[in-house]
Amino acid sequence: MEKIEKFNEKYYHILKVIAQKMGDEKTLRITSGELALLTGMSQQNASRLILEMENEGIIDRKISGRHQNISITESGLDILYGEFAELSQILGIGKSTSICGTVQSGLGEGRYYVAKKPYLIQFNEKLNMIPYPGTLNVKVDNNDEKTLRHIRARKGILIEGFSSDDRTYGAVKAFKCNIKGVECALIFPYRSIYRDVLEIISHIYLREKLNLEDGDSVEIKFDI
Amino acid sequence: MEKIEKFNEKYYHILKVIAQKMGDEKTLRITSGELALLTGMSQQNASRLILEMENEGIIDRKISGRHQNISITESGLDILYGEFAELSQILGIGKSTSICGTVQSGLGEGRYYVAKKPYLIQFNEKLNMIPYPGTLNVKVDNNDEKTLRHIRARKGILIEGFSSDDRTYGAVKAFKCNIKGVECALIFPYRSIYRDVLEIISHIYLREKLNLEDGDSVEIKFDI
DNA sequence: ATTACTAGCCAACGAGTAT
DNA sequence: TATACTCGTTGGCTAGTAA
Repeated sequence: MEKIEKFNEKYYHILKVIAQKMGDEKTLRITSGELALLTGMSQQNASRLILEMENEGIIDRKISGRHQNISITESGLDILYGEFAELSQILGIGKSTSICGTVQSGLGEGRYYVAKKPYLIQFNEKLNMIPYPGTLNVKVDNNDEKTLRHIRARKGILIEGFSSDDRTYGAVKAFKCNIKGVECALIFPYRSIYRDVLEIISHIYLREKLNLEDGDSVEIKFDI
Repeated sequence: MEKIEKFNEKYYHILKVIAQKMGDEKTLRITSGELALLTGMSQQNASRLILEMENEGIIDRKISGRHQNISITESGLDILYGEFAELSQILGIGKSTSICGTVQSGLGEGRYYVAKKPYLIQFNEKLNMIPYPGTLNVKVDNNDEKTLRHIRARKGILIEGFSSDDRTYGAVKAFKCNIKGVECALIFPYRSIYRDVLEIISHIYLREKLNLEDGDSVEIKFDI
């Protein structure tokens, strides 16, 4: 059932050019002819690729009159950050990095999920950690959003999902990390869109051990 | 005359897989069938691409009996590091980094080249620096070779080449950097193979200012 | 077993053009 | 001006098979 992520070669090049041209803006007003020039293809082909990418959910378009405003969707960003992460791994660059953020209160959901037995067994086996039943929620600083996207795009450690009587629990992606020297792990739902709030687990109660309160700044260090 | 570097889409995917499978080894013994499985293409196509990449100088092959040992050439590495650098720039990741190395004596060539007027004019305009006539040579630590390849692959600041009566002087690629807070610039011949000795220029005589002698360790910091 | 030649096919392309 | 449809062509693919 798990579909193998195929590197979307067809759209990769033009997507890269769009991202480059966008710079720090969120949308880009560009004609298919300009894109054709930038990519070295024909206007017709650029137009066709744009249509296809829109259908595939890689980009969004707002057409106003004869012009189009293009933005890149989360799915499109995943392609770019995924490729970057893959190259980082292959070339062995940027193995250690860190993300800064602010402690905040979660909704208490973390505690519920983390405590499920099938997850616990895997946390123990794959992370060598029996987590304290609860997660530390950290809102990522805006400056480190890009770093988070980079980490998210990496393979990480797969914690498999499972089904209980009533419902299914999705797969989780984990990354070992540390806060002020305390070993912990960042966990994401395996399939999810980008969120700027991290959930951190550890074998101990991080808030107490590190004396953390809502609003405190923390630096989460990764060695991947 | 300057050929536009075309992103070699055709070979990129299989090259990535080869690099991944190689890991830290220098060569890889692999059959076209295995490569086909890893890339999701037919054995015949993998074989054909390998032949083409060999002809293009992207990989080297040693055929022993029925087996082949593949290695990636400098030109092949340029494709991978180039792609990584491009994505880094587009996504705005890894803007600051550093390279460590050891000071060593150059051959005195640097002094000769750097002092040429057309270079000096551009150093002043583009780097805002009238360099001391000579270069600091730094042998890069093995650990930082990958970081150097990454920087090399970036666009940098182009110092154009020129012709004098007797010969031509090639284009130079420069990167602003600093050593212990002193502004300087790393310069490469624009077209050259990988070398692990850096040439650094600065407006002052770095050896004296920083009290450097052969064998001393230095950290060169980049903000790109 | 392996590499790699040949033939045939089709997805993706450029050109022309409608809108 | 633009975007994007249709059509003819072809580069790059798979399959079969020789070496």
